[in-house]
Amino acid sequence: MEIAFDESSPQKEILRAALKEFVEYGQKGARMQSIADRANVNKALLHYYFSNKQNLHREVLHRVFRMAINSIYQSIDEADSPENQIRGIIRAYFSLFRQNPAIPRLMLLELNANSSDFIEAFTQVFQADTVPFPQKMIQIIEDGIERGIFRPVNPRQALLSTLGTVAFYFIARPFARQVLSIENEDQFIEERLEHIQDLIFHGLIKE
Amino acid sequence: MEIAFDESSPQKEILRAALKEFVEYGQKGARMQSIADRANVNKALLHYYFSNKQNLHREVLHRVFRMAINSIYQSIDEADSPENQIRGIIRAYFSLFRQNPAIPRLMLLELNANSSDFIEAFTQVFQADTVPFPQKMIQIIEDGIERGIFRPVNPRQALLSTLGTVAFYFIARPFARQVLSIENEDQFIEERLEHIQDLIFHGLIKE
DNA sequence: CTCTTGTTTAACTAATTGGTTAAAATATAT
DNA sequence: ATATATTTTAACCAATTAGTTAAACAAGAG
Repeated sequence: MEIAFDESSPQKEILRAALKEFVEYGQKGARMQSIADRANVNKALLHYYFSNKQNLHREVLHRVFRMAINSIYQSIDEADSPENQIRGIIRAYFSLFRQNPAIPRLMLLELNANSSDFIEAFTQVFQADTVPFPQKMIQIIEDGIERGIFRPVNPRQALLSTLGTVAFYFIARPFARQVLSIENEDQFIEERLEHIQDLIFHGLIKE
Repeated sequence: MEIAFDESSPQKEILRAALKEFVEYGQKGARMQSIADRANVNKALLHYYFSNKQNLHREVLHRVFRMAINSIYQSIDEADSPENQIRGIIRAYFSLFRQNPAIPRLMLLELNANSSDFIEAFTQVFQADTVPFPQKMIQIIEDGIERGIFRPVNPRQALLSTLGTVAFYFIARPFARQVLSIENEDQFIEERLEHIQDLIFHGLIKE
């Protein structure tokens, strides 16, 4: 399943094509003609709908990040135990990245380029709620430590390690496929989620 | 400390400048004039030494990856226990990325772009030894499992999780700095290495 | 000092690129 | 059927870009 540009229209086709192009080449390296080719439309249509390259880029960032944060927030059940909430977040992120591998790649690409569009999109989408998502997860980890469920780890470090472990496979997927000679990728990915839950919780859970 | 272009000459300045430009914008998005500006040389000099943009890009990839793998191989002491070998690898990678944050970023950028230059550089550098590095690390993990030191984890998954945890901070550094409100980064980085060793080994060590 | 080699530069060329435009085609409303 | 609005296109323009070149400069050898 792809990014939720679920209607088929020239505008959606352009956004879908632009996402692919920006993920591969960044804003500067992306070519408008190449986006038009991928979307099977005339290049002028890109300008008709989005005015210019930067606007198109911004629109793609906003849509991608909004979708990302929406699905993560929906995964948190505050009535559940800290352990289960963390497990739920891991599952939600993993599922999101599995279905939309472009998301972590685009985010990191934009981080590399120090894109002001990224900062803007990030601020608007990821910190729109009263408690931004990363703070929410830190609170869950702190709560787990207080209750004696988790070992007294550094919550910010634990957040980084958890997110990094989840994201890394999808970020480094071509590298991983070649280096590890993965033959059945669907099976490998199922095993990956199991392994992450196992490793993270052996690393966090107080025994 | 930077990438080991340790001499100061126009050629080294160009390579250093090119690395920065390619890390930010990729090969297509990088500008030769911008590289020349960063290196404080005339643009024609880039072509004088490296012929064209693609050659310059290749040269940068080769040098970066060669340096990366050299320092990792030097960190492995086969006479040591599997646990200490893994600890050594973690330390070596962490130290390498700390000193050269461009390395993980460049690798992931090239992965995104499906660069044939990357595949070539990767093949030449990372798999030049009789036992390529990833296989070496898998062997160490398997050995640890056989000796009863490690839990019976999936070695390939464990390799991904270990490398991912180490690399992620440096890949996502601007994101992490903003999201986690890091004030004293040197201290945070010291804590990060401790945390990684702690988390990974609570996750791997059989108790 | 002179000659040769290597380095560096300003100016240039040709191709590429983002963006524009007027006209044609299509869709919609009456 | 006609008029209007929207969408789409081929062709175009100006700016940008990679790469080239002849000449000037610097370094080295004899």
